[in-house]
Amino acid sequence: MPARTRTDTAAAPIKERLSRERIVDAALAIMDAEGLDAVSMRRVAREVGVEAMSLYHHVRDKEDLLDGVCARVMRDFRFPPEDRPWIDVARDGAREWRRVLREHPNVIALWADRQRPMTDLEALMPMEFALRVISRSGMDAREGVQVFNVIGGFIMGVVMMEVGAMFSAGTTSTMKAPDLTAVHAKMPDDSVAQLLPLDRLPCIVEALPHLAECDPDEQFEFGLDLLLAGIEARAAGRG
Amino acid sequence: MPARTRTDTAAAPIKERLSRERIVDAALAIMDAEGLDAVSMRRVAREVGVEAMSLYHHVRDKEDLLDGVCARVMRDFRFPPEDRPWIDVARDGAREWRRVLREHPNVIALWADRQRPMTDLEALMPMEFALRVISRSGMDAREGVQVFNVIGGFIMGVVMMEVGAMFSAGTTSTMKAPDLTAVHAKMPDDSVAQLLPLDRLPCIVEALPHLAECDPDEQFEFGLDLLLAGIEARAAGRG
DNA sequence: AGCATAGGTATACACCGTAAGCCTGTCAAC
DNA sequence: GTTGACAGGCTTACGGTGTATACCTATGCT
Repeated sequence: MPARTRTDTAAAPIKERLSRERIVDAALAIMDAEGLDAVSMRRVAREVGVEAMSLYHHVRDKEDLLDGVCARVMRDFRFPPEDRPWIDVARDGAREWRRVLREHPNVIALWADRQRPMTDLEALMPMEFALRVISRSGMDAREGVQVFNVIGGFIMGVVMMEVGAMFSAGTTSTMKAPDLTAVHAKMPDDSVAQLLPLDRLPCIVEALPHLAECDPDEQFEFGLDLLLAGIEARAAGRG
Repeated sequence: MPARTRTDTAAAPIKERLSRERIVDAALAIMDAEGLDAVSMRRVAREVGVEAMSLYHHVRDKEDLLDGVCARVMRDFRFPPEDRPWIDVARDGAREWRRVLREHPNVIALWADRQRPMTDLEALMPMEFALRVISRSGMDAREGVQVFNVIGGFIMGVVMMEVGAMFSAGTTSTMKAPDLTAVHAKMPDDSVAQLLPLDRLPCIVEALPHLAECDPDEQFEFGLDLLLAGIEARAAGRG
């Protein structure tokens, strides 16, 4: 008889013990699959086969659960090898960060409306990595922070535009003129008065096909090149 | 007797007629003052002196109301004069966009989790403006869209970092080592096991003061300069 | 005068986060 | 063994949310 570890007195396919990790994983899965709104305590509980209140033995409250989700996402960051020129490491780090964000696009919305800093060690490691790489360029800590914020903001914003399509990419791209006007007929009474006059938006109309088709990878590399080239030039001036 | 326009038969300080505009304005005011979560139908209704269900005579649903808030924010955009070199117009346009976003910082979170394109004419005018300015650089529509996305993403992301402080700026800056460890003591049981070991985060520790103090304006201009310089160089190659 | 309708209200339902309390299985100390 | 603490499930309940449905009334047109 093996040394009994926990609950095997009933010797059945007992459902695995609940844990913070299982809960966070379930929440992340729901968020990735169905969006942020779908993540409710009851929904997560159902997913792990338990009642909602049981979760509170493992997370302080929903905030804490979402903190866990953020940290969990950061843990997906795969650190590029650092035994290379700093600029190459920086470029790969930026790409990796973008990869992680695109894999869990809703985490951006999560950050955006919770607006609170990370406090988990593992979640802070990618930031530590970034600051370390930047410091190798010869910049001092103050400049390094600026560069970190500029590049970090760039990545976040570009990914947000990629996945969010807030500026009429995506869905709008499939609109012909009549569809565009139809979309605006929200309230029945102004559907006549407020047609979207496409002749007042000539540049958007001209850009429409490209808004949909443009290659996000190419776009990202384009912007990243501009930033890194400028930063390297400035750093070279120092060193 | 002046021609009666509407309801003045009772000749009292009658509460002004409800309208979509009044509702949207109230919602925006609440969002700016108390955050996105505070914007509920009942709360907005109370603010305009009405019951919640009355709002539905003027907005289709909450989604529609939030669409209105987004459009309302875009209408704050003050178009810079365009009779100048395109790069100057672009720079001022970027600054103005940042100003609007900082004035209503929660709109970023709104975009981030609704992830749907704008369909309101007035809300699209700033985008039309941006594409028009960029086109003056001589780039074709395809490149113009890339530049728009890169600069737009940059602005959005940087402002998001400024207001969000998701990477331990702001609050973390005031933490000394003991405080940082205290923060992580979420669950009572792991407070001993998981102290945040600051010696594993040397670059963050070194950066801490600068994370708080760094001038966001300077930082923004720094990144914007890099992008615009690179873009101008590329555009000059074309033209 | 009569009547349609715009625009307010009241009620109700399903879902949300979570406080409070209960119940049971496990384990350490005696 | 027996006992007591307690970790970790469950149940119930409360006040919030968005909104469907129905109702009411004052306005304005015919």
